[in-house]
Amino acid sequence: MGKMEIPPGTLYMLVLRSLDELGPMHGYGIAQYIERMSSAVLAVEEGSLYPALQRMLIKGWVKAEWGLSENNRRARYYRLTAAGRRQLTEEIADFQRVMEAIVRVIQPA
Amino acid sequence: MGKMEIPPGTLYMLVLRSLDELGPMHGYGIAQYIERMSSAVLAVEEGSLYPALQRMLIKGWVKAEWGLSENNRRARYYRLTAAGRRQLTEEIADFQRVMEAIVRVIQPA
DNA sequence: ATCTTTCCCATAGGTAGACTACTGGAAAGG
DNA sequence: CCTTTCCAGTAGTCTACCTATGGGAAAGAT
Repeated sequence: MGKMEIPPGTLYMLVLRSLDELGPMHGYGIAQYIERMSSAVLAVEEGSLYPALQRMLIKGWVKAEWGLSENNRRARYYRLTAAGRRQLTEEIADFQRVMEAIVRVIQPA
Repeated sequence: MGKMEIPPGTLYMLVLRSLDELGPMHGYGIAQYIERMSSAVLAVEEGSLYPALQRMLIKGWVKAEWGLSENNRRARYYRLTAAGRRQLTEEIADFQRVMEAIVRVIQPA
């Protein structure tokens, strides 16, 4: 029915915020969290998420280590770095600023 | 300082809404309108706008005809078609739905 | 015992749409 | 004249999302 994509440019913010809320978590858990919190409006594809996590590792926003999930499976746990937390703050501020601007265009006073 | 880009996926909606509000208008006027209404937060680059207008012509969302601007210059005036108006309605609904979903992830209750 | 589902990771290739940089020209104002 | 403003467009790049695919291990079902 409706689209369930992640709007381009918002995935980093969503993942960073999820890790901020969840603490160290694996990719699958992050995707579940975003889907659940958005009432299934947003669906994070694996082919989007894992490459994004790789890029975030390179940027230094997250660190990763292998571990065991609650279900006894091999999983890579990601956690926010200080740089990742700063990035999250900045992305949220930019997001709100731009969204308010769009609303002003869409709904002229 | 802050970014002034158009978030990917929102340009069609912004242009359609501008034409809906302005009536027939040329590209330059559309860009000015979006910049003004957004308090200069959004800046539509010419290299983004004109290709987008071409795509919108092909999709049948707008029609165009050449004319003279208020400043006596040769200008191409675009106007919404019925399909364009339907597209606008749909894009605004999707936008609001997705934005609300993002907010639920970013600001858990 | 085997089958299916769920859980978890990752890459390759395609595509859309924004960007920069550039070309081109006519009108107005200095 | 020269510069600025107004107006249109294309070429090429890049980001980042997508689909499609390929693993593989644990748990539950038959």
